[in-house]
Amino acid sequence: MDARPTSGATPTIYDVARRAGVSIASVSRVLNGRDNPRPATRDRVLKAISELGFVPDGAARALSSRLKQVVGVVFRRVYGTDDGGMFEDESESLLFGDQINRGIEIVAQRRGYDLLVSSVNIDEHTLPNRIMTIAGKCDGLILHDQVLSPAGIASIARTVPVVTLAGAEGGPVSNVRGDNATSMREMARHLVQDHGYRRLAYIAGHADSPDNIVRGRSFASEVHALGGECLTGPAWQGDYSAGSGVQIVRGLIALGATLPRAIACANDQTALGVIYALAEHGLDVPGDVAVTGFDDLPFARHLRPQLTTVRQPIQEIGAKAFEVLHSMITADSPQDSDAVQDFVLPTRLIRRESCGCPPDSRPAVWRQIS
Amino acid sequence: MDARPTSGATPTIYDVARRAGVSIASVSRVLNGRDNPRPATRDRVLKAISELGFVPDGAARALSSRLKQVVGVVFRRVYGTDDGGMFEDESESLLFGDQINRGIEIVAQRRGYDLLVSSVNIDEHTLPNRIMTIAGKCDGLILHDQVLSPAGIASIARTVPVVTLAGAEGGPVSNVRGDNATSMREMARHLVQDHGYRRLAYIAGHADSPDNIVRGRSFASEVHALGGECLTGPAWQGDYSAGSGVQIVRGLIALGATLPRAIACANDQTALGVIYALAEHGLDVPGDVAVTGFDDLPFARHLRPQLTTVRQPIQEIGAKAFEVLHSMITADSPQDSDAVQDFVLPTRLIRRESCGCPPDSRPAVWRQIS
DNA sequence: GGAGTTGGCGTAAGCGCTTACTGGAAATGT
DNA sequence: ACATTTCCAGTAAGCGCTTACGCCAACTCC
Repeated sequence: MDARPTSGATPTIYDVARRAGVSIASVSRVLNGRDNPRPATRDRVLKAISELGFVPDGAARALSSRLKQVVGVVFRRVYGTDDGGMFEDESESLLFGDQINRGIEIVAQRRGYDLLVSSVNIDEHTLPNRIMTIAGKCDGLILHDQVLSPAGIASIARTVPVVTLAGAEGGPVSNVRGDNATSMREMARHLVQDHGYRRLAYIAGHADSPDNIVRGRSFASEVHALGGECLTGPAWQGDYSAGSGVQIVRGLIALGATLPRAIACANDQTALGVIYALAEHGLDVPGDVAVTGFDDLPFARHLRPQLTTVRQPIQEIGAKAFEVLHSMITADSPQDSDAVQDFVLPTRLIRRESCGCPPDSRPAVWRQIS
Repeated sequence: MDARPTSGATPTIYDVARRAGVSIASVSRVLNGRDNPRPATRDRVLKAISELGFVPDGAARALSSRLKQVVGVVFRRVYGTDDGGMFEDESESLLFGDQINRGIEIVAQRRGYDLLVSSVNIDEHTLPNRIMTIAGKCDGLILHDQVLSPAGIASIARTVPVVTLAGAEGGPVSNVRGDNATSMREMARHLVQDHGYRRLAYIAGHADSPDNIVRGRSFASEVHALGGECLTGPAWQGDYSAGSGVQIVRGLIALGATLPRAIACANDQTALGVIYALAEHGLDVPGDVAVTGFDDLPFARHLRPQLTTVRQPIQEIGAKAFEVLHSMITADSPQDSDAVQDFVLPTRLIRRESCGCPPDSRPAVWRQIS
């Protein structure tokens, strides 16, 4: 029993205990599903809880049990929020990230964890502070591509378990990503060998994104190896957004450049923009120019033509990242720095129409498993 | 000074204090940017902090200051995660929600708040528990459309500040939504009067979604008022997903039904599916059937034909919701239940091509501001 | 130069939980 | 009937912070 005054504000465990005529320990035991309290006691407690509308305070719980059951997810916000329009079209480039987060969330939930999401602006001068604040609110951090330098990551990994997504191999902490190289090589082979295209191009994503670098490199080298030509250079530098795809194509056409026979894009959204801009100029996809994406976002199959792309197990990547992080969190010993691993999840080439393949006419059953 | 043993694990404020040769109070003051500590002291503390890689514990901070600086965001996850495929295409219906969350996040960040996001499965039997756990981890809750019954909302609002998104007017807590009625009426007028269509249809979203109900009702009644016909009924019941749009059109065509001259969809994603399915059957949009959406997601302008839709200030809706919640959190008095308000943000009809309007040929400058 | 003032900093009391420890009642054994 | 075990439930000690309070040194002022 406790003699604390009845709080006027939100009820605490003391209020519940008093009302149920038990000690706070018993209330806590009921809350945590221990089996000690016998049914009669348990019922009294439960009744008091619902009468008071009691909600146990997560902070107190976390402090006491040394576990917040929260994982932080940090991703990059590209455009500042101060430069005029509060909400630029930035958002369209975040679909992929949102999907990953969904994957993390679903798995996290099974373990009783919730997600603390936070976007950061790369050029924010208070970045280290922001990340610290976030870190303080969770048990571990999942960092999306390009939110922090390797040094920065290493530094905060001293204190909190950290896992990166789509980071470069050999980073300071464990990393989860899709297999970019294999499927981009396959894509190159498909375009060059199966379709016979000889003059291709790769529209890049952020220049400093490891995913983008590997995709571009794998594609170009395979195209070359097969005797094809792969256009490259600043004219082909995009930023993962549909808008950049549109701009690049428009620019090229405005300059009177001869377009390549096929354009492989760093991701689906860029491909969406490219297809749009091509159509704008009366060019047919894939008749005049073949276009491919990467990611296989849900909308890819609803485009006309349906987008040939590489399927990444997006949500699984998120899920895996959480599992890795979770095992670090629950590990008895602090981070074992030799345990740093690079998890690579398989990807798969999805041949649809935008590469020049005929519309899918296989029976539905077959289509589903392919 | 404190005599606590040097912790072997993550450093605490005590470790910092010892190392800097000051008391924990001073460390705390430095951490919180108080101006008491004089420069010399401050520097010693800062040095100790960075040497130790100290990160203040959010839980302890929250417990002590009675503020977590976290807002919870709960949205509905449509498909269970247990029925076979872990990740169904559910995700494609969440774009809208993600955008709202982004709006919340950006504004929240300015006030030092982070977002705790959590999806819930409606038929989860432990729903109240899940919501409680989440509530315990934050200072307030923003609930997306259809995650909890009005009674459920009222119940948890007893304990935590709550704001709903896209809820029905007259709910138990303050609500933020777009103006569905005005713009859907305008859409009806545009389709019937400007284009002269007489036979139209509305493909519904979730039957229990207030947004959907108002959109359908406003559209149908305006069409009728103008002497048009608006098809309705179970055949036109979708669920906000592209897939449902595809299914509905396919079903109708399979039944040999005569399609209406124009189809207004409950949201952009459904429209995407509808356009896709129409194209699949060789039907031209808008030539044979006009199609419109709602939301104006970024991809809407990159479709062929460009989608005529209603622009909702999506991120602003999120931002507003946060602001309302924030003022509830910082209010001295607990929730003033007469202060419940329904915030309606303006929407706007965006005429592009899918309704039958000619491709936009206005100069770019003009296009931007329209 | 002593009394009053100021400002920097340390002490200690919580914040609302979890849980090790402990006491006492009930159940069991002989 | 008494000793022993078992089981419930209560007591109290933290978890790592913030902050009211108060002390002491360094000032100011007549």
